Amino acid sequence: MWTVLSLVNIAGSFPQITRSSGGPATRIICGRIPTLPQRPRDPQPAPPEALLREAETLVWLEDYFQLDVDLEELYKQWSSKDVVFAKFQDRFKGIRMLRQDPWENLISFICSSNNNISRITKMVQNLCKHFSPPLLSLPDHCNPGEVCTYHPFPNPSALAESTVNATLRSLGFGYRADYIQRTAKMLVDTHGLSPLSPENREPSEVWLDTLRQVDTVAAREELLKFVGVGRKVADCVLLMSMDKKEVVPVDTHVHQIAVKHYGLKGSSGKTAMTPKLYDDVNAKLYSLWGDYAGWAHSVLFTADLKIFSNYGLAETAPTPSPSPTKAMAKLTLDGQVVDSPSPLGATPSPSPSPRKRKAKDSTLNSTQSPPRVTRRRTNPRP
DNA sequence: GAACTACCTAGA
DNA sequence: CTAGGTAGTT
Repeated sequence: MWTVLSLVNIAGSFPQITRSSGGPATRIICGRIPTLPQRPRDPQPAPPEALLREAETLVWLEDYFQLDVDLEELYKQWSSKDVVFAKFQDRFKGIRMLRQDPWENLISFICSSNNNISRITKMVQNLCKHFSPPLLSLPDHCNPGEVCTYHPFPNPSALAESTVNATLRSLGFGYRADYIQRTAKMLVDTHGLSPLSPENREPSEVWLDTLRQVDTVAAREELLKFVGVGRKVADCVLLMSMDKKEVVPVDTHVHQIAVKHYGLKGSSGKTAMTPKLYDDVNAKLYSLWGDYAGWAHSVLFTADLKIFSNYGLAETAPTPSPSPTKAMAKLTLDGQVVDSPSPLGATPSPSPSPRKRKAKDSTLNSTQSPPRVTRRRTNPRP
């Protein structure tokens, strides 16, 4: 348990802790998590309250890592239907989708457009640091002797104020500053900012959670109404926060994968990601992997990342590229989660968007534990 | 509709 | 010039 907790923490080992310690780029994890390590029994029986907290923590972890999903079985199915996947399955085991907070994930992915992972990570950290009060400080495991202060992810109302735009600009958010402020304002205007839920969440956040109970097409239509949210960003949120496991966000990586391994047209050069191409890539991958296509895509997405180019390959000679350890350290910096010895880590995806409102869908059919840091998630999966 | 183009910024 | 796109115009 403790091992897992600190792992979760490392995922968000930034000066802030986001409610789900994620953000774009955090979606996978390693295969050992399913078997939660047994914590040695304390010599003296733990007080009831401590046991309760531990039980709560376990519930949270099972939800966040979606441990009810039998990943090994899925790998078998994907491998039987797709020889390409079969080829990667052993090197990239245990990659599973995280169930991230909708509001936090939405804003994080708005930051992702036309951007790179390391900058996105810094932007999200800044968002927490500048728009949300510190929650607690803990020893920084990355820098012994230092202390790390954590901030939760800000509420919608904190980002809805008109002054936020300029502030974000000054923080280097570029044109995304406007998208974030306007999207936050849209939510607050539509769903209000009070009363707060028991978990200290605003009504608009809770409303976003309810999209988990809405079908994919309808939920996507809602997400596309926000500024800065196109097809790709919407699909990422659907897959990583709305339980829409069949959705395959098509970004540059995914497109390249489709071209390289699945014979999709896409001239070697930089092909513009048109809505048509998005749908083609999407349809192809969905037909290949089926109902959990979104989960399968993240495995190949991970395999496609540069830092993993040599991952899992015979550690023979002095490998010029990063060793698994280095690769994972890098990943951690990027806000991704990885377990030690055996693999993993991965992340989400970019691409074009059909005109807003169209919403047509030709596509698939498609802390450390002591001090509890993250705010509790509310609605469990249906 | 399909096809351009502008958009912030940090890093190679 | 690219990196985990989107909005606005032709």
